Amino acid sequence: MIRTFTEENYLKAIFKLSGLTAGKVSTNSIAEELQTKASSVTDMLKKLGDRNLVLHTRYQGVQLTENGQKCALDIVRKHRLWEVFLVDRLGLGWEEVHDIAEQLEHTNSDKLYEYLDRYLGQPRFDPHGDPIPDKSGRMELRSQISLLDVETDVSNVVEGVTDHHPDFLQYLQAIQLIPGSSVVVNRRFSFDGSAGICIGNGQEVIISRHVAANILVKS
Amino acid sequence: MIRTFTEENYLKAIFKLSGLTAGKVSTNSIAEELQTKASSVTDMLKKLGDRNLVLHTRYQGVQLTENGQKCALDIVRKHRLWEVFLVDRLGLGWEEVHDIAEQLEHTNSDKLYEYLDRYLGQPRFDPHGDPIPDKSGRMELRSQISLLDVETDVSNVVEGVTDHHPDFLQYLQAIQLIPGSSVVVNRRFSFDGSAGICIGNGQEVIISRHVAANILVKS
DNA sequence: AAGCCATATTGGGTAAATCTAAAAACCATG
DNA sequence: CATGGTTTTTAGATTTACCCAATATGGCTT
Repeated sequence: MIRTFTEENYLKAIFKLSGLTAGKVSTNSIAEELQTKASSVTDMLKKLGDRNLVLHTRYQGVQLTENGQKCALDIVRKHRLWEVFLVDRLGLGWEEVHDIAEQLEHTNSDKLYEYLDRYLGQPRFDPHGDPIPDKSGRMELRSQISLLDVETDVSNVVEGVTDHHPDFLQYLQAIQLIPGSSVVVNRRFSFDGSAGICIGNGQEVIISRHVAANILVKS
Repeated sequence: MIRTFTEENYLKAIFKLSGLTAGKVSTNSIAEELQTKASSVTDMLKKLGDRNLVLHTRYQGVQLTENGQKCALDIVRKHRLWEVFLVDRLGLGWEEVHDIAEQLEHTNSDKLYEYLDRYLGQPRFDPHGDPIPDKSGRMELRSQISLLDVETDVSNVVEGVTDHHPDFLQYLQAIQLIPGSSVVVNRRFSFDGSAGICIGNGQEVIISRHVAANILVKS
């Protein structure tokens, strides 16, 4: 099953978006995710449909077939393994590895990933806390909630981050609000959704609603 | 300077071929190297010419400009660093890493290669004995001769291999005629160029002319 | 139920990289 | 120096992944 670079990116985008909306994915959302136009997306969906990777009903949205899901998980696996390599082995910052892994993930070779996985100690989570699928696509699911929804005055452990933009991650790094950190929400400001929190044993800091919404802790 | 995947492959091919013939490279040789047709090559040479990466005179062959040389060396550097990683760190066999490195080498990120180079201990040679250019394109040149040309009954140390086909490398691995091995040529058979050699402290084995021609030792 | 609007698709075109087939240039040799 | 053979280039098509503009669809409102 040979897939082009572009096809892989579409599958990955559809996979990501179906996780968010838990259903059919719209043409426009894919176009935005991939920074392209809706008409291009329609073209590609037809092609992926012919290849039995997606189920596309005209005007109704698209979803991955079992086959497509498998391909998408494979790409996600590769991406996340590379992220672990870049951060844990090469020592790059977690905020700068996404774009590099995006290039590396299109490298094909079963044996490469078998060995890379072993070399990295078969990690189950990447540096952002996202689970890494195994060879057959299975991955550990954790029930998580964002800092928007946790109880106040209770200690939580950061497990993951949903926004992966470099700037955002850099900010989190600076205030040490990263996977593994413990965090307590002291109070919320209802007018804009921001919150006062303590990270580790530190002083209280104020985080915006966006930050709170994008930090996941065990629920 | 953004280069496409394909452009990079052309530059690499031209670089490789100019090393062999030490002058202008013919359209047909590039076509053969890249498993494509001469007409496609002509098209691309025109494009690379416009970009100031090659100097192409109609019907006369092509050579890299200084700029093109720099790009080619950069790709070679990336390829060879990945080969070191795959063999030394992941433990893949030297005979199977070429195709994987061929994919990985198109990944761009200055920082990635800076860190990878450091992580690998700034290696100066890849697993096949080929020198790795540094960031500015400089690499260690060694004066080498093939087993076709060495004196008989004198001990030599294998430094490199010129044919990189998996089958060939697998054979060399099997008889342990690999970089670092010591080798003595006992006698030559003039009718077909084959030779009797001893590897390490082993028994005499007979190698074909092709094998002898593709093993390099210090001269 | 009719109209409107956001969303999606079609149709027609472009650019990159390829191909085949035909023409042009080079070169070797009688 | 003409002629044949090889090499290289051109010309014209194809494929993939885009785009824009125009059209179609479905859902929401009134």
